[in-house]
Amino acid sequence: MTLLPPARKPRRTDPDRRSRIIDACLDVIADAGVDGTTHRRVATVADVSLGSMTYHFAGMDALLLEAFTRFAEGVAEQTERRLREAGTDGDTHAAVVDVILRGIPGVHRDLVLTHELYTLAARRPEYRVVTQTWMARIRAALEEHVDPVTARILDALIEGLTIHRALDPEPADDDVVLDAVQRILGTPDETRAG
Amino acid sequence: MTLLPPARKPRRTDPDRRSRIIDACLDVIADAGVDGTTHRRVATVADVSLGSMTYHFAGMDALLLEAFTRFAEGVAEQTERRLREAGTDGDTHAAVVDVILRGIPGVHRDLVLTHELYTLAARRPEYRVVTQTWMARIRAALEEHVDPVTARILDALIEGLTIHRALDPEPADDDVVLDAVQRILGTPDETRAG
Amino acid sequence: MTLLPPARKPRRTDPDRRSRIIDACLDVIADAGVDGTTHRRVATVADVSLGSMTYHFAGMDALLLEAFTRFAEGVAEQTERRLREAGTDGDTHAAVVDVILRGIPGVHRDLVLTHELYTLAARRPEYRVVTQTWMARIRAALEEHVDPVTARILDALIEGLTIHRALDPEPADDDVVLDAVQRILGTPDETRAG
Amino acid sequence: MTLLPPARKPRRTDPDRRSRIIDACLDVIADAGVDGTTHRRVATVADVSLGSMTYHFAGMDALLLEAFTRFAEGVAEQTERRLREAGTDGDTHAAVVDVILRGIPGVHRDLVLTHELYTLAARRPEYRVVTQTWMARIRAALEEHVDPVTARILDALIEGLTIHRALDPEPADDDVVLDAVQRILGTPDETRAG
DNA sequence: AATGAATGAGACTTCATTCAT
DNA sequence: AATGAATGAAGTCTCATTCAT
Repeated sequence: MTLLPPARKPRRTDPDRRSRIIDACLDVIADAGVDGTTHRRVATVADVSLGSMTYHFAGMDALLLEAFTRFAEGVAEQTERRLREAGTDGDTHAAVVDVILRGIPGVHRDLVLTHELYTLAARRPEYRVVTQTWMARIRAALEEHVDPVTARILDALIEGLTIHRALDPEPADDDVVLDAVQRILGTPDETRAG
Repeated sequence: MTLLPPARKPRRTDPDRRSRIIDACLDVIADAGVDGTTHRRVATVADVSLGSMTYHFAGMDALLLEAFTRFAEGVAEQTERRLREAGTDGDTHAAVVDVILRGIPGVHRDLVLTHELYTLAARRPEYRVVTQTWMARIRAALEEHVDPVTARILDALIEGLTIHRALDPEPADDDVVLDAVQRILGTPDETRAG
Repeated sequence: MTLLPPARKPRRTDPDRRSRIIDACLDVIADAGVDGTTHRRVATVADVSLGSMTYHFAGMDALLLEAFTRFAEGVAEQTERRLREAGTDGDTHAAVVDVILRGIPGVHRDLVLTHELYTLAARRPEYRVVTQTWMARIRAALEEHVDPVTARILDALIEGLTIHRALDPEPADDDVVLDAVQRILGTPDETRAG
Repeated sequence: MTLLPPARKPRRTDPDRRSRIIDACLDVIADAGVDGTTHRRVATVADVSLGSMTYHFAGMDALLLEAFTRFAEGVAEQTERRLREAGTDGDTHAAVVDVILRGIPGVHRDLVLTHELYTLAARRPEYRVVTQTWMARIRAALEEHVDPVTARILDALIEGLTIHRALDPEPADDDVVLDAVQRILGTPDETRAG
């Protein structure tokens, strides 16, 4: 009877190998960009053999697509939750402001991933499915509070402010964000329910 | 004795070779993405020898930086011009709407280039000076019509609507854009001059 | 559909590929100098694909270091053996003379390799550990016959005579070598045991 | 009448351009090795245009040969002078010891250049002319003090000790050097004049 | 199911050299 | 006599992918 552990190498049973690769892939993208994302690097981060990469995924593209899908779903869920929670008391203003101020790219990682995804989507339809689904979910969440046109406008505002706050060396004050939301929603009591 | 191929003679006089390379680089980025942009491809498009690439530019990074700088300057100029012209009659609404509707990524090429630039800027400070300069110019142009806070909000709205119109399979109607601008600027007669 | 060339199949089983590359590297250095030693050339001589080079070695430097280490070890072993064998009967004179006369660069290849190594060592500390280990072994072997100071002097003499015999169009007679050794060791019967 | 100097660029008259290139070449070799010595680098160090390089020298080889010739001549002269001066009082011991201890590669630059030259000479006859001339001059200088056989042995000793002192992390004491010289020359009063 | 050695394509870059000016 | 833009060859290295084990 051997007392040593199997030395960690062979790892016969490893059910979430595939899932771990996807997570590792997102980490690598955040670190090195889509274009610095290679099989080798992802395999290393996932602690998986090189051969596993092409065993589990048809190619880098397939992997990237799954990775970005997971990413977008995560962000969408989080946004939905915030809008739902902050909005239960009917305070749509606060909910939207919260999404913008503490939203997506508070974390640098998410900012980078978002842009990498947009860049891919701008060029390739496969990835546009991901962004469109994402957008649709956000809009649907907004439409539980406001009418469709307002939702569209708010959505665009969130997008623009988020990007600019991230790239801007002197990001907009919280006041500016609040002001913007008010101009679009009207004063709080005027808010229309979806 | 080796027989050399006819070998298109080196062009000794070619004053704007450097500039042509930059333009070619933008074309290649638009076509193949920053990450598909290789010396070889750019050289081919610019009709220049491979060796010329690193003769004129220290490396791909230096070239990309110059290319994106040129791109951003072009777009900024064009936006400034539109805002100035459309706004001479005091009609800020129309000017802004025009910028959004017929603006930057009316051309697909510009949409792609913009995202490629943002992605680079999200990760690397060198490129952030390009986006920051660009943003500053747009804002300054807007501030000739409206106050700084409004300029910021409008700028964000332009950004967001532009992106969404490009990624959206059913882009927002022109009406939505007009509506959005009105909410932010107030009804036309309330517009404050810069 | 592209027609691929017959493409000599990848050899899956080739256990001493790495070792073969190192040997090939030494051959190439001897032929073409460190500075003519390229991945391509070594790969060809080792009958290995170009990609194998950087798969097995982090870079040319890593390969060179291993190659020179192997070379120095080989030469040191051979010198040790000669000193040991020739010296079993207490005849240190004969042993040392033998090392010089039939020593290292009897083979031209070894002379060249030695100089290439020294040149590298003169400039770069990584390679100096190779020469230092080598020197230490020779000295230790000599110290089994003579005291440390004499060992040092003999070692220097061996070095100098070896180099000069190699570069000199009229190399020193065997007599001169014998004479030199005698001056340093004293007449045979005076030899001190280590 | 312009007060500004001609801006240092055109340099119409520059008589020792050629010589400056040779000196620069030696500096570059010392810095970067023969194999890091390129036209561009030498031109930069010599403050000379790239085109000048191939104008004045048929190729890198021709330049290297001239450079090493100049180097070897300089070192030989210096050694001759030391032997002559230190030896005027008949003290050959002191002269030789001085050459070894404060000799050639006291300066690191010279050590590196020497090895680069030896490496070239080991492989290529053109360069062997340079080393042979150098060796011949040293030997001739020694033969003004001692007989030819002793000169040969001393020469080898100088070579070996010099190299080992340079590559050795614990170089031989001055005492060891003195001891070695005495063993070869005999005690001072036994010294034979050439 | 999993591995990792092996491969060829292709990326970036540096270089010696040429030659119109 | 001197210049420097231009070039193609060649070097190092990285990569996605294959496939015997």
